Amino acid sequence: MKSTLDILEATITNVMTEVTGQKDCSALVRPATDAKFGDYQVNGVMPLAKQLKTNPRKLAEQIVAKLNSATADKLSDICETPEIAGPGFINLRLKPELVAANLLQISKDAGQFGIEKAEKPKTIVVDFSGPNIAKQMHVGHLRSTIIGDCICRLLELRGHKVIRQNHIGDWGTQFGMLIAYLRVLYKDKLKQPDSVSIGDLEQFYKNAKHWYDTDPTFADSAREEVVKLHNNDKDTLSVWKEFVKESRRHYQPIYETLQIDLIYAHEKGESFYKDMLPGVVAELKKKGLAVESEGAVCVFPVDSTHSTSSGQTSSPQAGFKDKEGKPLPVIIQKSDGAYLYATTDLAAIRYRVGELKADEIIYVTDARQGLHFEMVFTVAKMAGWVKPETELVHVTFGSVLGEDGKPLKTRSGENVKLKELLDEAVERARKVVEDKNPGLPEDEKKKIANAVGIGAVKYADYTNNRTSDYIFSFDKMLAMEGNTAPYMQYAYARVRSIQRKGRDKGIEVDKEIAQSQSISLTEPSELDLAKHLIRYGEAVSSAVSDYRPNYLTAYLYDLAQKFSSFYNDCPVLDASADKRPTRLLLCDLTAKTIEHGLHNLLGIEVIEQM
RNA sequence: GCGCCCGUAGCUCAGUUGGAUAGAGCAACGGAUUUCUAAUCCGUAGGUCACAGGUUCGAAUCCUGUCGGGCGUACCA
Repeated sequence: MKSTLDILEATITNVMTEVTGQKDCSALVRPATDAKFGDYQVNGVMPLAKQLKTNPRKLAEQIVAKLNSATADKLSDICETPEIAGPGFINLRLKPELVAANLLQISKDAGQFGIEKAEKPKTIVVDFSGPNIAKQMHVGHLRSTIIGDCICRLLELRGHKVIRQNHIGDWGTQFGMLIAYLRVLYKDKLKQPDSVSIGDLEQFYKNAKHWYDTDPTFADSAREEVVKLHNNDKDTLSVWKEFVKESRRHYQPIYETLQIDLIYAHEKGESFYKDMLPGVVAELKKKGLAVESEGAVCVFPVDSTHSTSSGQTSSPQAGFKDKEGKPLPVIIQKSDGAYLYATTDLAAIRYRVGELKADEIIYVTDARQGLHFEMVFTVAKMAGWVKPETELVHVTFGSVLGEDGKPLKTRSGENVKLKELLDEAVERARKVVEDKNPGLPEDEKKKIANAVGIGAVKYADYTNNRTSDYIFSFDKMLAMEGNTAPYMQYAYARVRSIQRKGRDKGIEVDKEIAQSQSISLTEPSELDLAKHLIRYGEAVSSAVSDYRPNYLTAYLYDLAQKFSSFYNDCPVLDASADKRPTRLLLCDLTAKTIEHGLHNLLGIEVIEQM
């Protein structure tokens, strides 16, 4: 089912082309900026008039005349007579009958809410989360993990084939440090690696890192260990395996807590590509792209986007520069022979395009890796490892900041552990539940606290524009007022409560909804809610097309607010017989939409009772 | 130095290829409760969209410059 917005866009664009003969024009239909302008506004007439050097209002009149004529009969099924306003806007108001019909249609479109599937489903690899082995997940992993998960769910809803990839950091220099450290100080641990806990690993790693940074001799031995690991040294490898296992025991439960759809099968960490690395280097050398520089094997990418735009002849070194203005390389093999993350990322691109048949690869990592990916993407293109139509997308996000506006850290300056952060959220939510609803049974309280606490953390993140940094505040995210998880969950609980009460009173809620053939939207808040309900697909579209979950949360918050207004204005169970089925339907669809958005797309629990 | 991102109400943030009078929430103030859960709703007030130019019918949005902040910038990821 096409969204109303898409139909309007197509219909009006066609008419604009008919009227002017311009092929590349666009109606630019957008939601109205103010309810008094109707439901949608056409913004595309003014730019078109400019292009044709004609009066925009006059052009709008011609277009509206055509829209009102018999040939454009589709539009009169959807909207009231279009109105011209301001410098050349065309305002559109949906007919209540259209709203009613859509509402019925959506309520029968189980699970899909009238959301259209992609015309050409693609195979899309989404690379997200990527925790480091031997370190606990910290707040820095939160955004990649949950934003990546949401992007996957959105794409799946649109009918794409999504391949989730957890590119865990299990093969880097840090292992060299760790093992070199244990070799000197904790030989016994190396003999019994399965006895080492994640906490131990982290402490060892921290000590090793400090040592590495301050003692060149130790740094050398660490690098030797990396080489041994990379050469598949048996003993080193078996120790490594146990450490990876222990780390997995740590992060898998966190995924479950966060309702992230990542399992062992999605895990293709750095080590997965280890045997492909020599081939990557060899092929880049063979193609003449990789050269030796200062002892390392390097590719100097030529940034095509920078060199072709201005029309000037590009210098051979156009693109990436270092501090001194010299060409900046992608180092694919260090002077000691070890490989780097750029090498692994290149191998991964090859694998994803070649083996997984990816049409698009999405990387969900923080913005600081922007240059890295820009360069790696350029090298992959130079090497011909991606097709021209293959899309490589770096979906970036900002940092999580503390109340002081600086990156969130503990008092002692360490990264905040994700587990501890989530535990605290649940604990605080628990206090709120205790405060608001002390009479609930224990297990119910526990369930609610969990849903609210975890939901609050996720929702707060989703609701911020992913590209900007945001300030993490338990108080704000757990507030019942405003655009928060508890507010959304409460709105849901209230709808469900109506339905429960109805059944208690002997009203056959489901039957009444199923049998309602016609809908009467008479109250303003009914119509307002109904109009919003039929626009869920638009919200999903805008969220998925720009990979921005905050468009979805904004929609859901609007929905909850509109429902609350409706709830205040319109009795449901005590409504007259001609109104009740419509109102029950509005409630039902509100509940289902909130549940779908919150639970299915954002992975946040809804609660029947709060 | 160069590159990328950012600067919007007292605070936290939205703002969809440039569109109408820049929007929410919190905090403040004023109303609504014999309740289908008030963890709610309705209203009032609050702005030189960092600053200065430019592009045009129209700029928070695009361009140039300035100031302020963050991040990145050859063997970490």
